[in-house]
Amino acid sequence: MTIAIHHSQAKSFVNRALAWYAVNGRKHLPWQQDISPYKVWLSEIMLQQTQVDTVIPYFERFIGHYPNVQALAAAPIDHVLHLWTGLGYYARARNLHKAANAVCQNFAGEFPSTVDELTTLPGIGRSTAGAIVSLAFQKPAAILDGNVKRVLARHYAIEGWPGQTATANALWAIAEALAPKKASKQDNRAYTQVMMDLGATICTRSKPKCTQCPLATSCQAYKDNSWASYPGKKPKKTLPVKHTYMLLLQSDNLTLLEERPSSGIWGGLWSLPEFDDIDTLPKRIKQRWPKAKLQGAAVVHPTVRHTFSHYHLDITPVAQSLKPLNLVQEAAATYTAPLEQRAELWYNPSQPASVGLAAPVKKLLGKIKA
DNA sequence: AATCCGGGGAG
DNA sequence: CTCCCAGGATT
Repeated sequence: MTIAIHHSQAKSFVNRALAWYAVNGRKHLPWQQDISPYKVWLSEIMLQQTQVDTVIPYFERFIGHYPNVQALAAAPIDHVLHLWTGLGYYARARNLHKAANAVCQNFAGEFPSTVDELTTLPGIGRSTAGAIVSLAFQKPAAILDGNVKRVLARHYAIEGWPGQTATANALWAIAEALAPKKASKQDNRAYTQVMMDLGATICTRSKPKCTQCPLATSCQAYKDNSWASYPGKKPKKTLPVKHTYMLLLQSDNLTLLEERPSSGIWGGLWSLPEFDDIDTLPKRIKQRWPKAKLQGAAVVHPTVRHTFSHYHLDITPVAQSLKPLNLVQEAAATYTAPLEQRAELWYNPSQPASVGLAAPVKKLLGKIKA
C-alpha cells in the first residue's frame, strides 16, 4: 500500500499547487484576515464537519461575542452552545470551551505551536493540529482532512475507505511526504491552504474540474478516468428506526424544556421531555409535575422523521396544555430549580433563552405553538 | 435516500 | 488497537 514519492515529483506537485494558489486560491475568508492562532483554531473546529459557507456566519458571531480565547474560556457553556445551535456535532462546542480553558490554564493564554502540544487539547486531532501549525504559525506540518484525502486518494490512486487504518496510514504517509519541510513560511501556510482549496473547489466529490486542476498532469485517476473510484466508500448498512414521543407541555405561550445529559445525542442541549408510551402519559405527567393542572386532552401531532448517520428517529410530538400557574409566570424564560434530576426551563419563543436547542426541537417549537 | 465529515471514547 | 458515535449539507 505504500507509495514511493521521489523528491522531484513531490517538488513538482507542490510547485504546481502553490502556483495555482497564488492565482486562484481563497484568500478572503473571514479567518484569513489578521490571522491568529485563535481564529485559525476556531475556524478549523467549525470546519471539521461543516462546509465553509455554513461556517462563515457562525464564525463571525463567535468572534463578535468572544474576540479572544480568554473571552471564550470565561463564557458560560450554555451561551457557547446557544451560539453553536444549528451547526451540529455539539461535542465540538463543549470541547471548544474546554480547550479554551486549557489554553488559558496550561499555556498562559497562548496557543502552543507544535502538533504534539496541540493534540493534548480537547477537539484537536492530528489533522486540525497540522492545520493550526502550518496556517497560524507557518511551520511545516501535514493535514489530512476530507478535501485532502480526496485529492491524494485520486492523484495516487489509493484504494480503500479512509476510515480503514491501512488506507488512512497510506494517505498520511503521502501527506507527510509532500508537505513542505524547509520551505519558506509562506509556503507552509499556502500549501495547507491550497490542498483544502483544491479539494473544495476543483477535486470535488462529484464532477471534478480536472481540466482546471494543476495536478492533473500527474494524477493517476485523471489518467485512468477513474476519479469516481476514489476515495473508497464506507461500507453501508441499513439504518435502524427508533421511535420516541416528545412532550410539549404548554402553559400560556411557554413550553417546558429539559437539559440533556452532557454526553450522547444532543449532549448538553435543551430538549423536550421524551416518553416511550403514550397510554400512560397523563399519569406520568402527574407523577413528575404534581402541581400541573391539565387543561383538555393531549393532542397527538403527525410523526416527523429525524435522520442521523446511524439511525432514523421517528418523533411523535404530543402537546398537553396546562392551566396557567404562578410558578410558570415567575419562571418564564429563566432556569427553574430541577423538579427531578434534570434542569428545566420554560421556553418563551418571543424571548428565547440563550441555550442550545436540538435541531428537531427547534423545528417543533416553531411549528406547535402553545 | 444516500453520502460525507475529524476526533473522542468505549470496548 | 478498532469500532462506534454524531447532525446538517449536498447530491
